[in-house]
Amino acid sequence: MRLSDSIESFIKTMLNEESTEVELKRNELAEYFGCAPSQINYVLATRFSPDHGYLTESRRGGGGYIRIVRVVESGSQRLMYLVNERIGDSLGENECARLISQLKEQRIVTPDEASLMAAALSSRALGIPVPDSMKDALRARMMKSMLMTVAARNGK
Amino acid sequence: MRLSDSIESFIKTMLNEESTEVELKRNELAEYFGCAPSQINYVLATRFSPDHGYLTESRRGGGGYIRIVRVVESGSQRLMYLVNERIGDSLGENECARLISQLKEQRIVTPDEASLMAAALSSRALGIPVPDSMKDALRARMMKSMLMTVAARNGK
DNA sequence: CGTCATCTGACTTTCTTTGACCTACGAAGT
DNA sequence: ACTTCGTAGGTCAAAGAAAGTCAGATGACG
Repeated sequence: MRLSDSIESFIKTMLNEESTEVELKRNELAEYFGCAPSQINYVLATRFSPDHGYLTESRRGGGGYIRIVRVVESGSQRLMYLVNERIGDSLGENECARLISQLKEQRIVTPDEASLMAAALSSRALGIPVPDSMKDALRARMMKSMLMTVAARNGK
Repeated sequence: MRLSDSIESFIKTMLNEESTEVELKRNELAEYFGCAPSQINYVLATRFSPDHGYLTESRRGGGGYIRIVRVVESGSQRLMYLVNERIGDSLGENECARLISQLKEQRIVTPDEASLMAAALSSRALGIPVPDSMKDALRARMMKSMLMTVAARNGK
């Protein structure tokens, strides 16, 4: 098992129990997992970014800390943000996958819908026939189109 | 016996025992068969493609893996028919819409899923960025990809 | 022999982990 | 107040670990 994954799930467990907010000591955590402290930053950057639905703040010096907050947003807020701001006219594959899995975690779409979306937008699906430069543009349009559909459904 | 065939049946055995899903390490498998790692990709591409009823996903880097999911029972002809014969490698917009509404009628997908699919495949989503000749090819691939996903869900 | 399927190896891309160095904060001394 | 020092977190680049790609070699089979 990947170290990063262990750290990720460790933090998520804390977030589930103590709900919506955790505070931790970077060095202690690194010590606990027997890794470099900067590893913690890596995990935060790759798994607790705003795209993943989290905010982090921290403080250095004596008594320093890192605080992680799980953002709670209504479904339609999130969808509007994604459609109008977050997704411009280009959306990379990994970014796309991340957004979809976050929508799933926040229960804005069902797991089945999430896999359907992922299937439609996977590079395998967009695969051969489209020149590379266009894939991201295409993904952005399709993603927005699907999100609007979800929004319409949720609205009615 | 051909190497590819050995690898193929090795994987299929795993899929029969541990049922419907395997995770493997490309390098280990290549080591085991004493071949180049890229040989594994060849086998995946030629024998475990979606057209054959399988989905694959993978991850690079430390702790990377390849996961193969068997989606279609070798008996289930209906879906393979859709995937291989009916759709082929080109799917026009009207035909596509017809197909989706059929799937809905037959309760293979929910109404919500149907609209999601329609949204992804609408000409508006595929709109400007893609040269006309490619749209149908694209639709075909996306449709198949989504169908496979639906099949994966219905199978379990 | 010609063609299609199979194999290989060199090169690329992506993800993870570590370590060296940097910056900020607080408290203790002057 | 001002300096200094110890404690924490931040940054970044380089090394490491897998998997992906693709052109060309090799082989099987009509």
